[in-house]
Amino acid sequence: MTDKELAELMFPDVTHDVEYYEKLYPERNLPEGAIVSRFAPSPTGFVHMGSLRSAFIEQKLPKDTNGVFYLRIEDTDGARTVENGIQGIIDDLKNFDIQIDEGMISETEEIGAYGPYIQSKRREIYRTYAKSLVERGLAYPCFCTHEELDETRKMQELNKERIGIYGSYAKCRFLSNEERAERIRRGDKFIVCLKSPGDFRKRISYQDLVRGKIEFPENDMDTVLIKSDGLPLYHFAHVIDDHLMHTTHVIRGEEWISSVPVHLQLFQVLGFKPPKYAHLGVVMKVDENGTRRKLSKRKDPEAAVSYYHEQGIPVPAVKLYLMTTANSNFEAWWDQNPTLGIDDFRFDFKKMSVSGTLFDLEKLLNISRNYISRLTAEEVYQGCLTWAKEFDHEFAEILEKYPEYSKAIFNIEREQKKPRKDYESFSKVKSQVWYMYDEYFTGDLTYDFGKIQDQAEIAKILSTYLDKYFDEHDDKDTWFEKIKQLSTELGYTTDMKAYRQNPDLYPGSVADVSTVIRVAATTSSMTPDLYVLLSLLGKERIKARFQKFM
RNA sequence: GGCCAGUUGGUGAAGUGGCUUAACACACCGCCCUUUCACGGCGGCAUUCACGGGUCCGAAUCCCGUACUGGUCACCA
Repeated sequence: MTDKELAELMFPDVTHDVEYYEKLYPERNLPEGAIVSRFAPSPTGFVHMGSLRSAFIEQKLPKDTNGVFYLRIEDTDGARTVENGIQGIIDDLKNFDIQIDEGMISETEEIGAYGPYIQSKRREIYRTYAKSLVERGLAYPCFCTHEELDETRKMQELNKERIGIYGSYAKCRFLSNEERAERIRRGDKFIVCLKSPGDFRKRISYQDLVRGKIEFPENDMDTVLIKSDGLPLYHFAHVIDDHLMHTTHVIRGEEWISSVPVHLQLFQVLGFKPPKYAHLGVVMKVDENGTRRKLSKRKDPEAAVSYYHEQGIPVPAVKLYLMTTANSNFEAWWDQNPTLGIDDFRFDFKKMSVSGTLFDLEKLLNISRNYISRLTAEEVYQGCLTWAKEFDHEFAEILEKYPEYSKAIFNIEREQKKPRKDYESFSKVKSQVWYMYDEYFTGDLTYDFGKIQDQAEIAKILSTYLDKYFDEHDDKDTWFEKIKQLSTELGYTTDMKAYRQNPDLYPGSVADVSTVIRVAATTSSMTPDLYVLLSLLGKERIKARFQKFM
């Protein structure tokens, strides 16, 4: 029996041939140097920070080179896919403003000419190529059961041999086509394995875009191509898909490095040109015991990209952070080109760290704080409102009720060379500005007046200020002059230098008087510029708030 | 255990044989500025690049070995 006849027997469902698909998915018509890359997740739940980081880099390269970025869903393992998993991925990408040129755009729809972009719908394609390998004697059916395979593994372990299906351990490799045909006709279950042409004693090498030259022994394992459910294993699907979709750059986690010899061999056996590979270090985290480990979906809330959405950390800030972890020279560049953005920066694999990056939430928040400080008050308002509409309806209502007042609050100490960095995220804004809204300034409020604790004294300061010195039309200098006069009148010094040197000589200073006014107006001793604050609050509100102590 | 990779301060890192008495950023600590908090300014924070050996006039940078860390060795991706 010929290999061709065997192939027919193994794949009665295959109707097309390899040429059909090669014609169906012609070379892409792209400019010189254009990069085609893809994000290829399994629909196993939400997108992980590490995956988002890859997706970000994967879309950055085509963007830099007028290439193509596409989304491919790898769902060949039915056991792992979850309900609405695809939509979850699409939503996460959308939330992070990562746009795809081709691929899945909903659970069932897709765009682009190189689809289907979901592997479960590409079954016949994989099987066509598997069939062609059988026809050429480069693959064969294997009838071994899990139990048999476990047996050989145990034996190999016992003998301290390399584990796997190779050489004489590839039992089904040595069956005759007649035996194979008979077992298939008998209805025996089978998988399709590669008849590996590799020699473990020979070495191969490839150039990894982030790690440089890597050398391995050649692959000599008869890896599984098609599982007994008829669907391909990752290795086979990767090679077929990235060839047919004309991917130029495969960017993925470092857990794939050791599969490169298999993949290269598959490309070779199929006569395909392999893509360039870039293997990214994993994103790590230091846990409670001080040891490093992979950022975990289960244990670390910050691993879920939805976390940043919920926290109201602006998407560009997260991207900025990812960029700093991806290219070490980015931060300096961004510092020198403050008006430019990530899109103007050219990503370079050479500037990428090889070892696993430690995820630093502190650093991310710092970047976010800087980012928000560069926004206009209008943008902060919009950002807050968008966030609040989803996560804090009460605050959203208030923001919508007082748009101009709110923007004025967000504008405090903003339009200056070095703006205040009060907000690390939109979810934290309320905790900084709540006291500006009467809606929140009710109930049991706690005040700490600092040095001056005496209730009568506080009342005296507040009433004197209101009666003699408060005028909402004063400019800042006049206002502060009056605060000084008030302090002097009540026996507090305005000479801060002298006061700092000998605090015991005075009952207090203008700083303490200011604190009383500040705390009475806001409850907080840590606020932005008091003059602006009072101007915004306005006479009526100030009076009402002071009344409590008078 | 085999194979592959990594190891520069609290963190991310720059660094590819002399320009390094190891950049920069975050964090931390001091001081200054200051009506509070921030912001900002100045300064501190690795005599040393996991360890041991070698090559060289000269090594964080090249070579060898050891240790440690991570990845992988599924009909999972």
